[in-house]
Amino acid sequence: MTIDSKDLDHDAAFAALADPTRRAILSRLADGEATVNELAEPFDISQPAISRHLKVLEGAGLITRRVDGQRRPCRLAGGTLEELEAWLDMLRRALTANYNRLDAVLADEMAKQDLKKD
Amino acid sequence: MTIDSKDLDHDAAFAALADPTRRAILSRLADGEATVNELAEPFDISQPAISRHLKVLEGAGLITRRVDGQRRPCRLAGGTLEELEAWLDMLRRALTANYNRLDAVLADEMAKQDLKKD
DNA sequence: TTGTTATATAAAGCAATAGTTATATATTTG
DNA sequence: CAAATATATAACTATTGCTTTATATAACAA
Repeated sequence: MTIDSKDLDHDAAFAALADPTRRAILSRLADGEATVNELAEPFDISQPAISRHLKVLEGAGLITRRVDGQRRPCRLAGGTLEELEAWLDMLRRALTANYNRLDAVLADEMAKQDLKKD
Repeated sequence: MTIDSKDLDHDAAFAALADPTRRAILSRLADGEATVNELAEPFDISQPAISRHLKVLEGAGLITRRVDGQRRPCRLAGGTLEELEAWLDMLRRALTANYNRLDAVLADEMAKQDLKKD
């Protein structure tokens, strides 16, 4: 396998998060379930555009939709969110773990150069 | 102000993370500093393409570059990473905090419907 | 059943993005 | 100084993504 399927999920999820309208939708959903129209209301864009954004968010595993009569209430979804956080956390940990050593080396080199300058 | 400048940063950062090549570069950088050519080597794409990806990552605040002769060693950058994690964490917390209540309500309605069925 | 409401899909336009090749710039090395 | 190395920029193309309007579908209400 060339690309991990998890990685493809990350593709879709991060791409979904790259749009400010979609992040605003997620923020709104943090307060609880909302229907498509409720989600569309604060925005100046058309309802079909919102539907499309929701499809993207659902495809990315960031929300789920249930059926309630003619409504399709949306809610935040768990799994993907945790995976993304875990991935970012891996980077952050690596950063603090691997670069302190490097910083010391670089600082040392700087010091040597300063000495040479004299 | 209509849009928070933080939010624009998130735009750039999440968009940067949406590309698998760029995520692979970040993963590589988790092991420590690397030059442009070192970063380019594992990929089938051209060096200019890598330079462009690095520019995107730098613009997103995810890496920094220093000058070392003709090399431009890249390293992970902190701040943005933590902000993204914090944002995702906000969502995740809201999810567990606000939806348990809702789940109870929904489960309750389900139960009522089951009773009505009789 | 007819009108209305909630949402989805389709078609089309435009802007942004990632890739390419060719070339420029700066640094190192002989 | 000349050749080689490391990286950046430019110009161009192809693809993708967001938006819109128009229309379809499904549920509800009268």
